[in-house]
Amino acid sequence: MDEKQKKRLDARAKVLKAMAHPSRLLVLEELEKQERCVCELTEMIGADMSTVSKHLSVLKQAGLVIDDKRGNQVYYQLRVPCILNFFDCVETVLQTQHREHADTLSVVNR
Amino acid sequence: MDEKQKKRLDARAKVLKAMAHPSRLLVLEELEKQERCVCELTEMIGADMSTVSKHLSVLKQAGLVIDDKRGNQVYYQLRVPCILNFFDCVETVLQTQHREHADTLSVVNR
DNA sequence: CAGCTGCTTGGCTATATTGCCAAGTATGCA
DNA sequence: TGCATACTTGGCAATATAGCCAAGCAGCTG
Repeated sequence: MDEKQKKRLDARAKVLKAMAHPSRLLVLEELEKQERCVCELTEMIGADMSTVSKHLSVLKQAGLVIDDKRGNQVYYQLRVPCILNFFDCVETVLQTQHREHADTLSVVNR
Repeated sequence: MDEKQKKRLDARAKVLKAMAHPSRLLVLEELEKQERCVCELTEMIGADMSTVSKHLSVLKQAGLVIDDKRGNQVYYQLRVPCILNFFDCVETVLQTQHREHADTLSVVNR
């Protein structure tokens, strides 16, 4: 693994890591529909606002969302909408998983 | 966030989490080209074989790869090839990120 | 200016992840 | 049977992540 490849993989892993949390996925899905302020997202997630703020900071650092302060509130929106197309594929993983495990069992029983 | 939604998001986050490591991304990319045994992947990654074995276990648990023991060796292959299509999008995030940061700066300077 | 709301940041603890070494298991071969 | 190779697992230390509370900051509003 050379230096250039390592950098590329690190960068990609960073984006995936930012996405890899249920609360942050919820944020991404909601922002796909429409922009939202922190207080709305906080209510949806049902955690402390400081926690949600930190999640949003992670998404922002990863380049997935942008924020926009309007008066008292901060609105977040998706920066790269294609992110969510991916989940059709993730869903494929999840939906076929059960069958595969069955296969594995049948292999064991052969 | 109701129970059903939480389960769905947890499941998706788990898959993303499994992908969110540079070594595991390298594995996924290599397996997209062809199946590989643990020793080959270990050499590519350049870590201890026990470390690589644990990475592979994570990918397997997430339903991303399957393993196949042949004699002395264990071959791994991708279970869901579409996973890697996603990276075109991740790449978009990464490539446009720099410009966005410049924008952010210009906002600050306004 | 005082106080409220919306948000971020610091600090902390609990928990999870990573990676190495050492030890264990399974297969192949002399 | 004994030894080598390929791999997995346990255990450990270092590091990272998550979530809460408390404190701070910025922008409204009285």
